[in-house]
Amino acid sequence: MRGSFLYIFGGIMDYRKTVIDKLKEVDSIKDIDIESILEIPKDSSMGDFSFPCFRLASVFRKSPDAIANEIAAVIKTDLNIKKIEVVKGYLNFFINKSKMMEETFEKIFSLKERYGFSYIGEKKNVIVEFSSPNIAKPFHIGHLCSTVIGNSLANIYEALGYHVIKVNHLGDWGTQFGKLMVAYENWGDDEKLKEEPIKELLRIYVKFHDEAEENPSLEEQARYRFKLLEDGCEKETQLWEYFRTMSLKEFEKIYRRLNISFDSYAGEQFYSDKMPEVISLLEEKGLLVDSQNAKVVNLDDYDMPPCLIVKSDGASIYATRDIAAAIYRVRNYHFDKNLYIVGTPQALHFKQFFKVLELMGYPWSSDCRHIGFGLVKFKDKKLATRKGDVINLEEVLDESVARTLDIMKQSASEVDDYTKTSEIVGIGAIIFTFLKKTRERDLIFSWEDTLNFEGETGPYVQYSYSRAKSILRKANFNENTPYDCDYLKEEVEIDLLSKLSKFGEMILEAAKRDEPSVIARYAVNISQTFNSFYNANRVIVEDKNVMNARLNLVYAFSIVIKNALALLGIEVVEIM
RNA sequence: GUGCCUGUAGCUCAGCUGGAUAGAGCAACGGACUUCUAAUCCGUAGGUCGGGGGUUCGAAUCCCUUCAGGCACGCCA
Repeated sequence: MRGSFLYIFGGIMDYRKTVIDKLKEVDSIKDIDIESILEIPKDSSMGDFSFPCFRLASVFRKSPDAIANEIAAVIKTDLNIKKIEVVKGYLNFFINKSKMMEETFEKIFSLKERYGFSYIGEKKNVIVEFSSPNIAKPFHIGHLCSTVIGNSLANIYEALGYHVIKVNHLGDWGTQFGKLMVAYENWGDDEKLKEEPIKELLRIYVKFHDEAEENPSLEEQARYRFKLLEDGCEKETQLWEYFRTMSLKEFEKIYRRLNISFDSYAGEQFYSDKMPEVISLLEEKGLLVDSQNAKVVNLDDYDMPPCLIVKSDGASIYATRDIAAAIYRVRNYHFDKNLYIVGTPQALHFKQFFKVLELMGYPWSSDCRHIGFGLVKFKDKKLATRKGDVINLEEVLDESVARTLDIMKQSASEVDDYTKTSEIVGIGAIIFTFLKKTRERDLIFSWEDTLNFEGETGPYVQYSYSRAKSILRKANFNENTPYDCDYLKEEVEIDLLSKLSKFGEMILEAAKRDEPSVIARYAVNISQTFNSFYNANRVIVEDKNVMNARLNLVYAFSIVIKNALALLGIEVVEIM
């Protein structure tokens, strides 16, 4: 597997292979698993690759230092490996930087917006199910997590050559629709529903629950109405469509602002007619047992509670719909991976339903994965509005944009379009905040960490990009400007280019861990290096050779940072 | 009660398959704009990696135990 990566990426991976090959030629250690021992040191002053000899000490009955020295004596340097050093039991390899820099430039400039991408996923399908808001309920902050993470993962898989199917598994089915119908007929206001559909639907939904406490028969009515909906009764179906259309209209507004689209909106309702098959399949395999008037799959043998398949009133439930959806997807998309971007609180549900798929005899159950994420908490109390702890997302986005505009107006930049720029930067700041931490950790949201003038934020990365572009503009840079890497002598210059060479590996790691934060952190990291570079070194200088080399470095950076942000679903601005 | 997750600097977080002095960013303090946008940069200070055992040449990382917090445990999704 690794071999094929080398092919595609070149860059640092080629050098790794060279080092491994050299070590393998050493007779005394040829049987050792060199590949797993070889590592990349933390500090570049300790080389580009390091081979710790501690484990060999007991085998050879010699000190690690002595072993390292013996190996070092045998290995010869060459065009790729410039220097080999022995330090405290480590064998440190230094690669030929100017060759590496040359190669990196070539790759970036020839591939441009496809730099870092590869083809390892070619002809493979990945389904990413994400966002999945509930009809008639507010699009809350958890959905935003799912939306932003899912979209980024979709981008990341696409960059690896996979064919990605983005599915919005709408929560458009279930007993809550029975409740809504009862509520709508009793307390609904059509005018308000047209103005602010979600708000009004939520109001009557809450009202229903309040009333139902006094009058339990409402619950029964609701269950009955949902049953009618499932049976396809016309009146109920019409109401359902009405609620769905109105809600989607409002969700679309957010998707448009986030620049996110889907390949499928097949939600729970879509699978409602596919469930009898699921139930008969389960019955055929003898998995379904009666329990308290309901039907379940017993999972005692796997230390899990049973998985409910049919409710006691005969109606469907989410597990059944998820099973139907998975079967539908494998038949229609022949997926290689089927990812569910859903909060970690639902981990058990996914474990159960994947297990049921396995018990049904589907080997592809192991290709289904739950990509969980943590909760969003608020440090800034002001963000959490009253009315039932529901946060209006539009307001969050608007506030971010407004604060961004404020900051922009204070700065000395020559922004031409404040409205457009603040929108991109403000939205980007929110997206970045959601993606920079590892998924499963809870997010503690604060405006300071999101929009701070300084720090690891979206605006910081976008600013770095716009500075780079500004320099290129001032210098009238064009792509034919020649470069000679020998004029990039500064440590920070070499460091920056070396980091740019690792972008492809970052994408691989992000996909391997289903972790967009890998890309977000990388973007911050190269931005920091870039900022150090341009603060310490002028780009536009007298010496044409130095200037051209630096301009190309700035250009290379701008390409990589733009690609990285694109993977996160964040746009760049030329001036900010 | 059972299971899962989290616990790293005052705050928010990195830390890959165990490896060389535990890294950033905020906030604090001190510096850098006649020079490519100072939403930037440079420097200082700040840590018993929750506690305790164990495995190992070597542990934030693996195992056990304990404490603290969170979440989930059939007719909601």
